[in-house]
Amino acid sequence: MTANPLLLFLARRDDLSADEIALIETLCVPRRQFDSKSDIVEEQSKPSSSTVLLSGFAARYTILRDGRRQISAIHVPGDFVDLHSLLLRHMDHGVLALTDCEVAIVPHALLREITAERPHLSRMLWLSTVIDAAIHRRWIVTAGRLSAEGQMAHFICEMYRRLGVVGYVTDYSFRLPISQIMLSDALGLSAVHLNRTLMDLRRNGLIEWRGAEVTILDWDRLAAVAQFDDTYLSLEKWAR
Amino acid sequence: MTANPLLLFLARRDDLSADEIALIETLCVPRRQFDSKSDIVEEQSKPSSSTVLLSGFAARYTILRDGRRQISAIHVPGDFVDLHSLLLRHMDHGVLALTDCEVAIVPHALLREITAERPHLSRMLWLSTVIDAAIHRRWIVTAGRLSAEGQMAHFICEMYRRLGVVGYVTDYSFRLPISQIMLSDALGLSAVHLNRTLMDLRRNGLIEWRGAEVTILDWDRLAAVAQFDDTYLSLEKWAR
DNA sequence: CGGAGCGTTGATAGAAGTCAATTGACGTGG
DNA sequence: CCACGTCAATTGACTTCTATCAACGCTCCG
Repeated sequence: MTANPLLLFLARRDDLSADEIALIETLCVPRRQFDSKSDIVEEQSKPSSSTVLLSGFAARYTILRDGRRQISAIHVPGDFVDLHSLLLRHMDHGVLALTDCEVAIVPHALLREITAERPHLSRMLWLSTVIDAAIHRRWIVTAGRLSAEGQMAHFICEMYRRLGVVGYVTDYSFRLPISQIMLSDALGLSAVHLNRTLMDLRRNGLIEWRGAEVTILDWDRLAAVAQFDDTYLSLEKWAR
Repeated sequence: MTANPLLLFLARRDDLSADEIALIETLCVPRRQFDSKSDIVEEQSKPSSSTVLLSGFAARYTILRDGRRQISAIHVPGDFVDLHSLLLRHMDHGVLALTDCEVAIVPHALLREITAERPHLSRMLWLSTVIDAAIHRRWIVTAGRLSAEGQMAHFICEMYRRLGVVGYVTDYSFRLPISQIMLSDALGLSAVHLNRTLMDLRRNGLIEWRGAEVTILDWDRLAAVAQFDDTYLSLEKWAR
Protein backbone atom coordinates (compact mmCIF):
# COMPACT_ATOMS: atom_id res chain seq x y z
CA MET A 1 0.00 0.00 0.00
CA THR A 2 1.20 3.50 -0.78
CA ALA A 3 1.64 6.15 1.87
CA ASN A 4 -1.49 7.77 3.23
CA PRO A 5 -1.64 11.15 1.48
CA LEU A 6 -3.22 12.89 4.47
CA LEU A 7 -0.14 11.88 6.44
CA LEU A 8 2.07 13.36 3.74
CA PHE A 9 0.02 16.56 3.76
CA LEU A 10 0.29 16.98 7.53
CA ALA A 11 3.83 15.68 8.01
CA ARG A 12 5.02 18.23 5.48
CA ARG A 13 3.89 20.96 7.89
CA ASP A 14 4.87 19.50 11.26
CA ASP A 15 6.25 16.32 12.79
CA LEU A 16 3.66 13.85 13.98
CA SER A 17 4.08 11.47 16.89
CA ALA A 18 3.79 7.72 16.35
CA ASP A 19 0.50 7.88 18.21
CA GLU A 20 -0.86 10.54 15.95
CA ILE A 21 0.21 8.68 12.85
CA ALA A 22 -1.48 5.54 14.07
CA LEU A 23 -4.65 7.44 14.87
CA ILE A 24 -4.79 9.02 11.44
CA GLU A 25 -4.32 5.64 9.82
CA THR A 26 -7.25 4.40 11.88
CA LEU A 27 -9.39 7.33 10.83
CA CYS A 28 -8.75 6.45 7.22
CA VAL A 29 -9.92 2.86 7.42
CA PRO A 30 -13.64 3.18 6.66
CA ARG A 31 -13.53 3.89 2.95
CA ARG A 32 -15.85 4.47 0.09
CA GLN A 33 -15.56 4.75 -3.68
CA PHE A 34 -17.22 7.41 -5.77
CA ASP A 35 -17.58 7.36 -9.53
CA SER A 36 -16.43 10.26 -11.62
CA LYS A 37 -19.15 12.96 -11.77
CA SER A 38 -21.02 11.71 -8.74
CA ASP A 39 -21.63 13.87 -5.68
CA ILE A 40 -19.43 13.07 -2.70
CA VAL A 41 -21.32 15.55 -0.56
CA GLU A 42 -24.58 17.19 -1.54
CA GLU A 43 -25.31 20.89 -1.35
CA GLN A 44 -27.65 21.72 1.54
CA SER A 45 -26.97 18.41 3.26
CA LYS A 46 -25.98 18.18 6.92
CA PRO A 47 -23.25 15.57 7.03
CA SER A 48 -22.44 13.77 10.25
CA SER A 49 -19.01 12.81 8.99
CA SER A 50 -16.18 14.41 7.04
CA THR A 51 -14.27 12.95 4.12
CA VAL A 52 -10.60 12.66 3.35
CA LEU A 53 -9.71 12.35 -0.31
CA LEU A 54 -7.31 9.43 -0.66
CA SER A 55 -7.14 9.15 -4.42
CA GLY A 56 -8.62 11.06 -7.33
CA PHE A 57 -9.68 14.67 -7.80
CA ALA A 58 -12.72 16.47 -6.43
CA ALA A 59 -14.24 19.94 -6.55
CA ARG A 60 -16.42 22.05 -4.31
CA TYR A 61 -19.07 23.78 -6.34
CA THR A 62 -22.02 26.10 -6.06
CA ILE A 63 -24.86 26.23 -8.55
CA LEU A 64 -26.42 29.67 -8.76
CA ARG A 65 -30.09 30.22 -9.27
CA ASP A 66 -29.50 31.22 -12.88
CA GLY A 67 -27.88 27.84 -13.50
CA ARG A 68 -24.30 29.02 -13.68
CA ARG A 69 -21.80 26.99 -11.73
CA GLN A 70 -18.70 28.13 -9.89
CA ILE A 71 -16.11 25.80 -8.46
CA SER A 72 -14.58 27.27 -5.30
CA ALA A 73 -11.93 24.64 -4.64
CA ILE A 74 -10.19 21.75 -6.33
CA HIS A 75 -9.11 18.93 -4.07
CA VAL A 76 -6.25 16.51 -4.51
CA PRO A 77 -5.31 13.38 -2.56
CA GLY A 78 -4.52 14.18 1.05
CA ASP A 79 -7.08 16.96 1.35
CA PHE A 80 -9.54 16.80 4.23
CA VAL A 81 -12.26 17.89 1.88
CA ASP A 82 -15.15 18.90 4.10
CA LEU A 83 -13.63 18.95 7.56
CA HIS A 84 -15.32 22.32 8.08
CA SER A 85 -18.71 20.57 8.13
CA LEU A 86 -17.78 19.49 11.65
CA LEU A 87 -18.38 23.10 12.67
CA LEU A 88 -20.74 24.41 10.01
CA ARG A 89 -23.05 21.44 9.60
CA HIS A 90 -25.14 22.94 6.83
CA MET A 91 -23.24 22.50 3.56
CA ASP A 92 -23.30 25.75 1.60
CA HIS A 93 -21.86 23.96 -1.45
CA GLY A 94 -21.54 20.48 -2.89
CA VAL A 95 -18.50 18.29 -3.47
CA LEU A 96 -18.18 16.61 -6.82
CA ALA A 97 -15.89 13.76 -7.87
CA LEU A 98 -13.94 14.90 -10.93
CA THR A 99 -12.54 11.43 -11.40
CA ASP A 100 -13.19 8.12 -9.72
CA CYS A 101 -12.31 8.77 -6.09
CA GLU A 102 -11.51 6.83 -2.99
CA VAL A 103 -12.32 8.62 0.26
CA ALA A 104 -12.19 7.92 3.95
CA ILE A 105 -15.30 8.66 6.00
CA VAL A 106 -14.55 10.12 9.42
CA PRO A 107 -17.49 10.48 11.81
CA HIS A 108 -17.85 13.86 13.46
CA ALA A 109 -18.18 12.15 16.82
CA LEU A 110 -14.66 10.86 16.41
CA LEU A 111 -13.34 14.26 15.39
CA ARG A 112 -14.96 15.81 18.42
CA GLU A 113 -13.15 13.35 20.62
CA ILE A 114 -9.91 14.39 19.02
CA THR A 115 -10.62 18.05 19.76
CA ALA A 116 -11.20 17.09 23.39
CA GLU A 117 -8.20 14.85 23.89
CA ARG A 118 -5.48 15.64 21.41
CA PRO A 119 -4.59 19.30 21.22
CA HIS A 120 -1.73 18.99 18.79
CA LEU A 121 -3.59 16.79 16.37
CA SER A 122 -6.57 19.13 16.66
CA ARG A 123 -4.37 22.02 15.68
CA MET A 124 -3.13 20.04 12.70
CA LEU A 125 -6.69 19.45 11.57
CA TRP A 126 -7.47 23.10 12.15
CA LEU A 127 -4.39 23.84 10.08
CA SER A 128 -5.77 21.94 7.15
CA THR A 129 -8.90 24.11 7.11
CA VAL A 130 -6.79 27.21 7.47
CA ILE A 131 -4.65 26.26 4.49
CA ASP A 132 -7.87 25.75 2.55
CA ALA A 133 -8.83 29.31 3.46
CA ALA A 134 -5.43 30.62 2.37
CA ILE A 135 -5.94 28.96 -0.99
CA HIS A 136 -9.38 30.52 -1.22
CA ARG A 137 -7.87 33.96 -0.59
CA ARG A 138 -5.34 33.38 -3.30
CA TRP A 139 -8.08 32.47 -5.73
CA ILE A 140 -9.86 35.70 -4.86
CA VAL A 141 -6.69 37.61 -5.65
CA THR A 142 -6.07 35.87 -8.95
CA ALA A 143 -9.72 36.07 -10.02
CA GLY A 144 -9.84 39.75 -9.18
CA ARG A 145 -6.56 41.03 -10.50
CA LEU A 146 -5.00 38.64 -13.01
CA SER A 147 -5.81 38.16 -16.67
CA ALA A 148 -7.21 34.83 -17.80
CA GLU A 149 -3.68 33.80 -18.75
CA GLY A 150 -2.33 34.77 -15.34
CA GLN A 151 -5.09 32.90 -13.58
CA MET A 152 -4.56 29.77 -15.62
CA ALA A 153 -0.82 29.91 -15.05
CA HIS A 154 -1.37 30.41 -11.33
CA PHE A 155 -3.65 27.43 -11.14
CA ILE A 156 -1.06 25.22 -12.78
CA CYS A 157 1.67 26.45 -10.44
CA GLU A 158 -0.55 25.79 -7.44
CA MET A 159 -1.42 22.28 -8.58
CA TYR A 160 2.23 21.56 -9.20
CA ARG A 161 3.11 22.47 -5.63
CA ARG A 162 0.13 20.81 -3.97
CA LEU A 163 0.51 17.60 -5.92
CA GLY A 164 4.22 17.64 -5.18
CA VAL A 165 3.52 17.49 -1.45
CA VAL A 166 1.69 14.19 -1.81
CA GLY A 167 4.09 12.66 -4.30
CA TYR A 168 2.15 13.04 -7.50
CA VAL A 169 4.78 14.99 -9.43
CA THR A 170 7.72 13.73 -11.48
CA ASP A 171 10.11 16.41 -12.63
CA TYR A 172 7.74 19.03 -13.98
CA SER A 173 5.03 16.60 -15.03
CA PHE A 174 1.84 15.50 -13.34
CA ARG A 175 -1.60 14.12 -14.11
CA LEU A 176 -4.39 16.69 -14.02
CA PRO A 177 -7.52 14.87 -15.16
CA ILE A 178 -9.77 17.93 -15.15
CA SER A 179 -11.81 18.83 -18.21
CA GLN A 180 -11.68 22.33 -19.63
CA ILE A 181 -15.31 22.81 -18.69
CA MET A 182 -14.51 22.18 -15.04
CA LEU A 183 -11.45 24.38 -15.28
CA SER A 184 -13.49 27.21 -16.72
CA ASP A 185 -15.95 26.88 -13.84
CA ALA A 186 -13.08 26.95 -11.38
CA LEU A 187 -11.49 30.06 -12.86
CA GLY A 188 -14.74 31.87 -13.54
CA LEU A 189 -14.14 31.99 -17.29
CA SER A 190 -16.13 30.73 -20.24
CA ALA A 191 -15.07 27.38 -21.62
CA VAL A 192 -14.20 28.97 -24.96
CA HIS A 193 -12.00 31.61 -23.46
CA LEU A 194 -10.31 29.11 -21.21
CA ASN A 195 -9.47 26.98 -24.21
CA ARG A 196 -7.92 29.93 -26.02
CA THR A 197 -5.93 30.86 -22.95
CA LEU A 198 -4.60 27.35 -22.69
CA MET A 199 -3.66 27.38 -26.35
CA ASP A 200 -1.72 30.58 -25.77
CA LEU A 201 0.21 29.06 -22.88
CA ARG A 202 1.10 26.15 -25.13
CA ARG A 203 2.01 28.31 -28.10
CA ASN A 204 4.27 30.37 -25.88
CA GLY A 205 6.09 27.24 -24.77
CA LEU A 206 5.15 27.54 -21.10
CA ILE A 207 3.36 24.22 -20.74
CA GLU A 208 2.45 21.07 -22.52
CA TRP A 209 -0.94 19.48 -21.79
CA ARG A 210 -1.86 16.28 -23.58
CA GLY A 211 -4.83 14.30 -22.32
CA ALA A 212 -4.55 14.53 -18.57
CA GLU A 213 -0.77 14.89 -18.62
CA VAL A 214 0.62 18.33 -17.83
CA THR A 215 4.24 19.30 -18.19
CA ILE A 216 5.60 22.67 -17.15
CA LEU A 217 8.17 23.55 -19.79
CA ASP A 218 9.37 26.83 -18.33
CA TRP A 219 8.68 27.21 -14.63
CA ASP A 220 10.25 30.64 -14.33
CA ARG A 221 8.20 32.23 -17.04
CA LEU A 222 5.04 30.45 -15.94
CA ALA A 223 5.50 31.62 -12.36
CA ALA A 224 6.19 35.13 -13.62
CA VAL A 225 2.97 35.23 -15.64
CA ALA A 226 1.13 33.90 -12.58
CA GLN A 227 2.98 36.19 -10.17
CA PHE A 228 3.23 32.97 -8.17
CA ASP A 229 4.55 32.93 -4.61
CA ASP A 230 3.91 29.77 -2.61
CA THR A 231 4.00 31.37 0.84
CA TYR A 232 0.25 30.90 1.15
CA LEU A 233 0.58 27.11 1.00
CA SER A 234 2.56 27.13 4.23
CA LEU A 235 4.98 24.46 3.15
CA GLU A 236 7.54 24.80 5.92
CA LYS A 237 7.73 22.40 8.82
CA TRP A 238 7.60 23.77 12.36
CA ALA A 239 5.97 23.05 15.73
CA ARG A 240 2.37 24.14 15.20
CA MET B 1 -19.22 49.96 27.89
CA THR B 2 -20.98 48.27 25.00
CA ALA B 3 -21.10 44.54 24.54
CA ASN B 4 -17.95 42.83 23.29
CA PRO B 5 -18.60 42.21 19.59
CA LEU B 6 -16.58 38.98 19.57
CA LEU B 7 -18.99 37.65 22.18
CA LEU B 8 -21.92 38.65 20.01
CA PHE B 9 -20.31 36.94 17.02
CA LEU B 10 -19.73 33.67 18.89
CA ALA B 11 -22.90 33.68 21.01
CA ARG B 12 -24.93 33.97 17.85
CA ARG B 13 -23.60 30.55 16.79
CA ASP B 14 -23.57 28.67 20.09
CA ASP B 15 -24.18 29.20 23.80
CA LEU B 16 -21.12 30.07 25.80
CA SER B 17 -20.57 29.15 29.43
CA ALA B 18 -19.99 31.88 32.02
CA ASP B 19 -16.39 30.68 32.17
CA GLU B 20 -15.91 31.03 28.48
CA ILE B 21 -17.46 34.48 28.44
CA ALA B 22 -15.17 35.62 31.22
CA LEU B 23 -12.15 34.21 29.44
CA ILE B 24 -13.01 35.97 26.21
CA GLU B 25 -13.44 39.24 28.07
CA THR B 26 -9.99 38.71 29.53
CA LEU B 27 -8.50 38.01 26.11
CA CYS B 28 -9.86 41.33 24.91
CA VAL B 29 -8.25 43.47 27.59
CA PRO B 30 -4.88 44.31 26.02
CA ARG B 31 -5.93 46.80 23.39
CA ARG B 32 -4.43 48.99 20.77
CA GLN B 33 -5.61 51.74 18.47
CA PHE B 34 -4.80 52.01 14.79
CA ASP B 35 -5.31 55.04 12.60
CA SER B 36 -7.26 54.82 9.41
CA LYS B 37 -5.02 53.59 6.58
CA SER B 38 -2.33 52.19 8.84
CA ASP B 39 -1.28 48.54 8.73
CA ILE B 40 -2.61 46.42 11.57
CA VAL B 41 -0.58 43.45 10.39
CA GLU B 42 2.14 43.61 7.79
CA GLU B 43 2.44 41.33 4.80
CA GLN B 44 5.28 38.80 5.22
CA SER B 45 5.44 39.37 8.99
CA LYS B 46 5.35 36.50 11.49
CA PRO B 47 3.05 37.68 14.25
CA SER B 48 3.22 36.12 17.70
CA SER B 49 -0.29 37.28 18.51
CA SER B 50 -3.63 37.54 16.81
CA THR B 51 -6.00 40.50 16.74
CA VAL B 52 -9.70 40.86 17.38
CA LEU B 53 -11.36 43.82 15.74
CA LEU B 54 -13.42 45.59 18.42
CA SER B 55 -14.42 48.72 16.53
CA GLY B 56 -13.89 50.04 13.02
CA PHE B 57 -13.42 48.34 9.68
CA ALA B 58 -10.36 46.53 8.34
CA ALA B 59 -9.33 44.72 5.16
CA ARG B 60 -6.94 41.93 4.27
CA TYR B 61 -5.05 42.79 1.14
CA THR B 62 -2.43 41.51 -1.22
CA ILE B 63 -0.29 43.72 -3.41
CA LEU B 64 0.76 42.00 -6.60
CA ARG B 65 4.13 42.50 -8.18
CA ASP B 66 2.60 44.66 -10.88
CA GLY B 67 1.30 47.00 -8.20
CA ARG B 68 -2.35 46.03 -8.37
CA ARG B 69 -4.06 45.44 -5.09
CA GLN B 70 -6.75 42.92 -4.23
CA ILE B 71 -8.66 42.89 -0.97
CA SER B 72 -9.57 39.34 0.01
CA ALA B 73 -11.67 40.09 3.08
CA ILE B 74 -13.40 42.97 4.81
CA HIS B 75 -13.59 42.76 8.56
CA VAL B 76 -16.18 44.23 10.89
CA PRO B 77 -16.25 44.46 14.68
CA GLY B 78 -16.28 41.04 16.30
CA ASP B 79 -14.05 39.43 13.67
CA PHE B 80 -10.99 37.55 14.87
CA VAL B 81 -9.03 39.05 12.03
CA ASP B 82 -5.84 37.01 11.83
CA LEU B 83 -6.52 34.09 14.11
CA HIS B 84 -5.16 31.84 11.38
CA SER B 85 -1.67 33.25 11.98
CA LEU B 86 -1.62 31.00 15.06
CA LEU B 87 -1.23 28.10 12.64
CA LEU B 88 0.28 29.67 9.55
CA ARG B 89 2.78 32.06 11.11
CA HIS B 90 3.97 33.59 7.87
CA MET B 91 1.42 36.23 6.81
CA ASP B 92 0.63 35.84 3.12
CA HIS B 93 -1.26 39.14 3.13
CA GLY B 94 -1.48 42.36 5.12
CA VAL B 95 -4.30 43.77 7.25
CA LEU B 96 -5.20 47.40 6.71
CA ALA B 97 -7.31 49.67 8.91
CA LEU B 98 -10.04 51.15 6.70
CA THR B 99 -11.11 53.48 9.51
CA ASP B 100 -9.69 54.22 12.93
CA CYS B 101 -9.77 50.87 14.68
CA GLU B 102 -9.59 49.49 18.17
CA VAL B 103 -8.27 45.94 18.39
CA ALA B 104 -7.46 43.42 21.10
CA ILE B 105 -4.07 41.72 20.95
CA VAL B 106 -4.18 38.05 21.91
CA PRO B 107 -0.82 36.29 22.31
CA HIS B 108 -0.48 32.99 20.50
CA ALA B 109 0.81 31.41 23.68
CA LEU B 110 -2.53 32.09 25.30
CA LEU B 111 -4.44 30.69 22.33
CA ARG B 112 -2.36 27.55 22.44
CA GLU B 113 -3.29 27.08 26.07
CA ILE B 114 -6.92 27.34 25.09
CA THR B 115 -6.48 24.64 22.46
CA ALA B 116 -4.98 22.42 25.14
CA GLU B 117 -7.49 23.05 27.90
CA ARG B 118 -10.81 24.20 26.50
CA PRO B 119 -12.12 22.01 23.70
CA HIS B 120 -15.41 23.80 23.24
CA LEU B 121 -13.92 27.26 23.17
CA SER B 122 -11.26 25.97 20.79
CA ARG B 123 -13.94 24.73 18.46
CA MET B 124 -15.60 28.14 18.63
CA LEU B 125 -12.36 29.80 17.61
CA TRP B 126 -11.87 27.23 14.88
CA LEU B 127 -15.44 28.06 13.84
CA SER B 128 -14.55 31.68 13.37
CA THR B 129 -11.79 30.77 10.90
CA VAL B 130 -14.11 28.37 9.15
CA ILE B 131 -16.77 31.04 8.69
CA ASP B 132 -14.05 33.25 7.25
CA ALA B 133 -13.32 30.51 4.74
CA ALA B 134 -17.02 30.19 3.87
CA ILE B 135 -17.10 33.90 3.16
CA HIS B 136 -14.02 33.54 0.98
CA ARG B 137 -15.72 30.81 -1.01
CA ARG B 138 -18.73 32.99 -1.49
CA TRP B 139 -16.55 35.78 -2.81
CA ILE B 140 -15.01 33.34 -5.29
CA VAL B 141 -18.47 32.45 -6.50
CA THR B 142 -19.64 36.04 -6.85
CA ALA B 143 -16.40 37.18 -8.47
CA GLY B 144 -16.51 34.32 -10.93
CA ARG B 145 -20.12 34.20 -11.93
CA LEU B 146 -21.95 37.43 -11.10
CA SER B 147 -22.00 40.71 -13.00
CA ALA B 148 -20.50 43.77 -11.35
CA GLU B 149 -24.00 44.74 -10.25
CA GLY B 150 -24.64 41.30 -8.75
CA GLN B 151 -21.32 41.37 -6.92
CA MET B 152 -21.93 44.79 -5.49
CA ALA B 153 -25.44 43.82 -4.40
CA HIS B 154 -24.09 40.66 -2.81
CA PHE B 155 -21.50 42.58 -0.89
CA ILE B 156 -24.12 44.90 0.53
CA CYS B 157 -26.36 42.00 1.53
CA GLU B 158 -23.44 40.30 3.23
CA MET B 159 -22.45 43.40 5.15
CA TYR B 160 -26.04 43.90 6.22
CA ARG B 161 -26.16 40.42 7.74
CA ARG B 162 -22.70 40.48 9.29
CA LEU B 163 -23.14 43.91 10.81
CA GLY B 164 -26.57 42.88 12.06
CA VAL B 165 -25.01 40.08 14.13
CA VAL B 166 -22.93 42.57 16.10
CA GLY B 167 -25.65 45.18 16.45
CA TYR B 168 -24.56 47.71 13.86
CA VAL B 169 -27.77 47.76 11.85
CA THR B 170 -30.93 49.80 12.38
CA ASP B 171 -33.81 48.79 10.14
CA TYR B 172 -32.16 48.56 6.77
CA SER B 173 -29.49 51.18 7.46
CA PHE B 174 -25.89 50.88 8.53
CA ARG B 175 -22.61 52.72 8.37
CA LEU B 176 -20.19 51.42 5.76
CA PRO B 177 -17.20 53.78 5.82
CA ILE B 178 -15.41 52.20 2.89
CA SER B 179 -14.25 54.29 -0.04
CA GLN B 180 -15.11 53.30 -3.58
CA ILE B 181 -11.45 52.67 -4.28
CA MET B 182 -11.28 50.10 -1.49
CA LEU B 183 -14.56 48.64 -2.64
CA SER B 184 -13.28 48.26 -6.16
CA ASP B 185 -10.18 46.48 -4.85
CA ALA B 186 -12.40 44.16 -2.84
CA LEU B 187 -14.64 43.26 -5.75
CA GLY B 188 -11.86 43.08 -8.31
CA LEU B 189 -13.32 45.91 -10.41
CA SER B 190 -11.95 49.20 -11.59
CA ALA B 191 -12.91 52.21 -9.51
CA VAL B 192 -14.68 53.77 -12.47
CA HIS B 193 -16.77 50.74 -13.17
CA LEU B 194 -17.59 50.28 -9.52
CA ASN B 195 -18.85 53.84 -9.37
CA ARG B 196 -21.11 53.30 -12.35
CA THR B 197 -22.44 50.08 -10.87
CA LEU B 198 -23.23 51.84 -7.64
CA MET B 199 -25.00 54.60 -9.53
CA ASP B 200 -27.12 51.99 -11.27
CA LEU B 201 -28.15 50.40 -7.98
CA ARG B 202 -29.17 53.82 -6.76
CA ARG B 203 -30.99 54.74 -9.95
CA ASN B 204 -32.91 51.49 -9.77
CA GLY B 205 -34.04 52.30 -6.26
CA LEU B 206 -32.32 49.34 -4.61
CA ILE B 207 -30.12 51.26 -2.21
CA GLU B 208 -29.26 54.67 -0.94
CA TRP B 209 -25.65 55.45 -0.07
CA ARG B 210 -24.77 58.90 1.21
CA GLY B 211 -21.42 59.48 2.80
CA ALA B 212 -20.85 56.34 4.84
CA GLU B 213 -24.54 55.71 5.41
CA VAL B 214 -26.08 52.85 3.45
CA THR B 215 -29.79 52.12 3.34
CA ILE B 216 -31.26 49.11 1.59
CA LEU B 217 -34.47 50.36 -0.01
CA ASP B 218 -35.66 47.09 -1.47
CA TRP B 219 -34.19 44.03 0.17
CA ASP B 220 -36.04 41.53 -2.00
CA ARG B 221 -34.87 42.95 -5.27
CA LEU B 222 -31.35 43.52 -3.97
CA ALA B 223 -31.11 39.94 -2.74
CA ALA B 224 -32.48 38.72 -6.07
CA VAL B 225 -29.85 40.64 -8.05
CA ALA B 226 -27.21 39.24 -5.68
CA GLN B 227 -28.70 35.73 -5.68
CA PHE B 228 -28.09 36.07 -1.96
CA ASP B 229 -28.54 33.14 0.41
CA ASP B 230 -27.08 33.54 3.89
CA THR B 231 -26.55 29.85 4.61
CA TYR B 232 -22.80 30.32 4.28
CA LEU B 233 -22.71 32.68 7.26
CA SER B 234 -23.87 29.88 9.55
CA LEU B 235 -26.15 32.08 11.60
CA GLU B 236 -28.01 29.37 13.50
CA LYS B 237 -27.25 28.52 17.07
CA TRP B 238 -26.46 24.91 17.97
CA ALA B 239 -24.04 22.88 20.07
CA ARG B 240 -20.80 23.04 18.10
C1' DC C 1 -23.00 3.13 -36.88
C1' DG C 2 -24.24 6.99 -34.24
C1' DG C 3 -24.49 9.66 -30.25
C1' DA C 4 -22.26 12.08 -26.51
C1' DG C 5 -18.72 14.58 -24.54
C1' DC C 6 -14.70 17.22 -25.08
C1' DG C 7 -11.59 20.22 -27.45
C1' DT C 8 -11.01 23.61 -31.00
C1' DT C 9 -11.92 27.60 -34.00
C1' DG C 10 -14.42 31.77 -36.14
C1' DA C 11 -17.42 35.73 -35.79
C1' DT C 12 -19.75 38.99 -33.11
C1' DA C 13 -21.64 41.23 -28.94
C1' DG C 14 -21.20 42.96 -24.53
C1' DA C 15 -18.95 43.91 -20.15
C1' DA C 16 -15.34 46.05 -17.87
C1' DG C 17 -10.84 48.56 -18.05
C1' DT C 18 -8.16 52.70 -19.10
C1' DC C 19 -7.31 57.47 -19.79
C1' DA C 20 -8.70 61.94 -18.92
C1' DA C 21 -11.08 65.58 -16.87
C1' DT C 22 -14.45 67.84 -13.61
C1' DT C 23 -16.65 68.59 -9.26
C1' DG C 24 -17.14 69.11 -4.33
C1' DA C 25 -15.61 68.64 0.42
C1' DC C 26 -12.09 69.43 3.51
C1' DG C 27 -7.93 71.04 5.67
C1' DT C 28 -3.92 74.02 5.77
C1' DG C 29 -1.02 77.85 5.23
C1' DG C 30 -0.27 82.57 3.77
C1' DC D 1 -10.48 84.99 4.64
C1' DC D 2 -9.04 83.10 0.51
C1' DA D 3 -5.77 80.28 -2.39
C1' DC D 4 -4.17 75.89 -2.83
C1' DG D 5 -3.52 70.93 -2.48
C1' DT D 6 -5.54 66.52 -1.60
C1' DC D 7 -8.78 63.05 -1.88
C1' DA D 8 -13.12 60.88 -3.13
C1' DA D 9 -16.86 60.71 -6.32
C1' DT D 10 -18.44 61.29 -10.85
C1' DT D 11 -18.75 61.43 -15.95
C1' DG D 12 -17.25 60.94 -20.98
C1' DA D 13 -14.72 58.69 -24.68
C1' DC D 14 -12.43 54.97 -26.21
C1' DT D 15 -10.07 50.36 -25.93
C1' DT D 16 -9.53 45.71 -24.55
C1' DC D 17 -10.90 41.59 -22.66
C1' DT D 18 -14.12 38.04 -22.17
C1' DA D 19 -18.72 35.98 -23.18
C1' DT D 20 -21.84 34.16 -26.41
C1' DC D 21 -23.38 31.80 -30.48
C1' DA D 22 -22.31 28.59 -33.84
C1' DA D 23 -19.98 25.05 -36.11
C1' DC D 24 -16.79 21.15 -36.68
C1' DG D 25 -13.51 17.32 -35.67
C1' DC D 26 -12.09 13.75 -32.65
C1' DT D 27 -12.51 9.84 -29.63
C1' DC D 28 -14.80 6.70 -27.00
C1' DC D 29 -18.34 3.49 -26.33
C1' DG D 30 -22.86 1.23 -26.54
